Amino acid sequence: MKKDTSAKLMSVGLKVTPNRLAILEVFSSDCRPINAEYIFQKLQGQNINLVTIYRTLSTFEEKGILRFVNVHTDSAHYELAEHHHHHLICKDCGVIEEISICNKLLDKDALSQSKKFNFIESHSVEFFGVCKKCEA
Amino acid sequence: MKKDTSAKLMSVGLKVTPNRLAILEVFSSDCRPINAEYIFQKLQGQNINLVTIYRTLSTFEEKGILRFVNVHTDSAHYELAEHHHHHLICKDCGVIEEISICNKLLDKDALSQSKKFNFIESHSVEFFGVCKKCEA
DNA sequence: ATTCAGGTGCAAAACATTTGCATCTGAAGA
DNA sequence: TCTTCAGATGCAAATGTTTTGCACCTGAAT
Repeated sequence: MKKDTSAKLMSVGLKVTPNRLAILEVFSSDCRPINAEYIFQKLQGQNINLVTIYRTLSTFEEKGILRFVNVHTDSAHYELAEHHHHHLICKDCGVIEEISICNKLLDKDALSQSKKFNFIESHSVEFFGVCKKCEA
Repeated sequence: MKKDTSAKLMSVGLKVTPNRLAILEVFSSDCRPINAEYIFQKLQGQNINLVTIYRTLSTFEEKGILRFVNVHTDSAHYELAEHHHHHLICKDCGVIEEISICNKLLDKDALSQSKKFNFIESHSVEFFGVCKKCEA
């Protein structure tokens, strides 16, 4: 729904623009960690600049719409913050499998050991291995 | 002990060189995630090339001596694989606090949900927030 | 002492990401 | 509906990290 995405933007004080809606749409239709270049490819033909994508990703992350995901590669990957799950990543081919062991207790445990932090905003849990295909 | 580090290199089939020993020493004396540039600074005066550091980090990671750490910044950070702990990272100033909630059960949980992997080699658990200093 | 795969330095390239600046546009107010 | 302007965007260029090609060097096995 375009209404949902517009509302999401306005609720964090961002202007609703075609570029932003398009980028959010890519994230909605493709729910796995993606990078700027991928979005750029997907939006070829609708006249959007790669720089704008970088700026938008960064803005969205600040506003809590997107979450940075460590896929252990060259480029920065993001996914919708509302899709809170973790990833199993193949060191060989880079395939990503999503799992949902999200454990709120983790944050609590971590915080209880911390001396320098009062609260935790987010966490990132990624597993690395070699997938069955690459293993063969 | 230089013997330990030499042995570590040989055990994974790498030649023992002054550069590699020096790099390992930096990691031993400074046990937190560091990047190539930092090592380069530390080893100023002993005639080591930045390129060599990049190559060495990459080699060490492949061999399981180092582990890549997602500190959510520009450059790639690593730490000794044997130092297995996790990190609380400040989104503002980048300060890193180490914690030790390492939980082997995590791997088990993750694997039990996976269809594409037979085993997990390593995991990465990082927490993000704003530290007390930056909060003030 | 010889040999050679693997390690290193140097220069240059490749790549992801950021920045400066001019222009445009969403949306708030008249 | 029209005006206004902070914020959004495009373009070109810069920045910073990491990689690569190539010639030379060196550890360690024989």
